[in-house]
Amino acid sequence: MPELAELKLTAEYVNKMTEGKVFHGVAKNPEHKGEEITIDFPFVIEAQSRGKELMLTISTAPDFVTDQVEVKHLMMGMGMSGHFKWVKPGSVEKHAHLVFKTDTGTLAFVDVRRFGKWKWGFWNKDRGPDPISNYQAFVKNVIDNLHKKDFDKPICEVLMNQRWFNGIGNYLRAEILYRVCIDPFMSGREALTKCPEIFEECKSVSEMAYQLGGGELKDWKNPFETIEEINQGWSDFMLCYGNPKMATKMDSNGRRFWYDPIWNISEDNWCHYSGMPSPQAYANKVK
DNA sequence: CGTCCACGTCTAC
DNA sequence: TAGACCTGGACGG
Repeated sequence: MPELAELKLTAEYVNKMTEGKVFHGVAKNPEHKGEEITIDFPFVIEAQSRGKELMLTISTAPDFVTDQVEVKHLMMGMGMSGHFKWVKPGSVEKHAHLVFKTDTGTLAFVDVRRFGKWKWGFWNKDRGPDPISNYQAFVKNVIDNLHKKDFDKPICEVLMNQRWFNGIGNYLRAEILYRVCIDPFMSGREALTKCPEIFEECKSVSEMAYQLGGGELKDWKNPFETIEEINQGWSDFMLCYGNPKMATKMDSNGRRFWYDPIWNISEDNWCHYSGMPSPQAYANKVK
């Protein structure tokens, strides 16, 4: 999806577009199989992200509070193509599947592929802390659980496990592992023990993507910058994912993993078996 | 036209 | 650990 950086930007976008606005009603596109959402009081919206989850806090609009403030949390996943868009009255947005209404426009959840989901609830307990906004808890969650079987798997796959790396997706794992000097196919436990910089990279690479306004891949568009600005910064940032000079391999989950082909050097078994950076790999990174 | 591919979960043999 | 869930863009014949 949208990964960690895009979710954070999405939350900010929602907050910016909904600030001071009073909503009255929600409509679900019948094309979408998701749950019907009914909000039968005038409300305000506030968004927050945690990894790849987005929480919309729905509460009674201040001017309409009579007895008590109602507060509900609508939890959203963006799927592969989900994003929000402010839609002015009169215009129709294709692939809008959940629409929050005001008199001056609507906030639309737009999702071409319809993998996005929503439900009333709270943060999913099966997903870890956010690597940017709750870094210490994120690191602790992994360190405290390194003995678990999940960490037997190669680090490139472990980074996709949302229980430990909430928010890291296919492009972030590639960019994170490219920036550390470690065999991406060694076990997660060994990699995280020998190379704790992986934790810092999860935060800093995600932050970099966030600063650049997120990925301009397919449907998702950063609403705050021009396409030219996005493209320049983004192509400088994307060193590995989608780069034809890199190697790729299908992981056990059927996702294409992008990595530095230096780790394919077979005559230098040292790097594969010990997991330590080969001299070539090291030289490659430092230059 | 067709086939492959895409920032992600889910659930069912 | 396959598939299922989806649309549409890129590219091949």
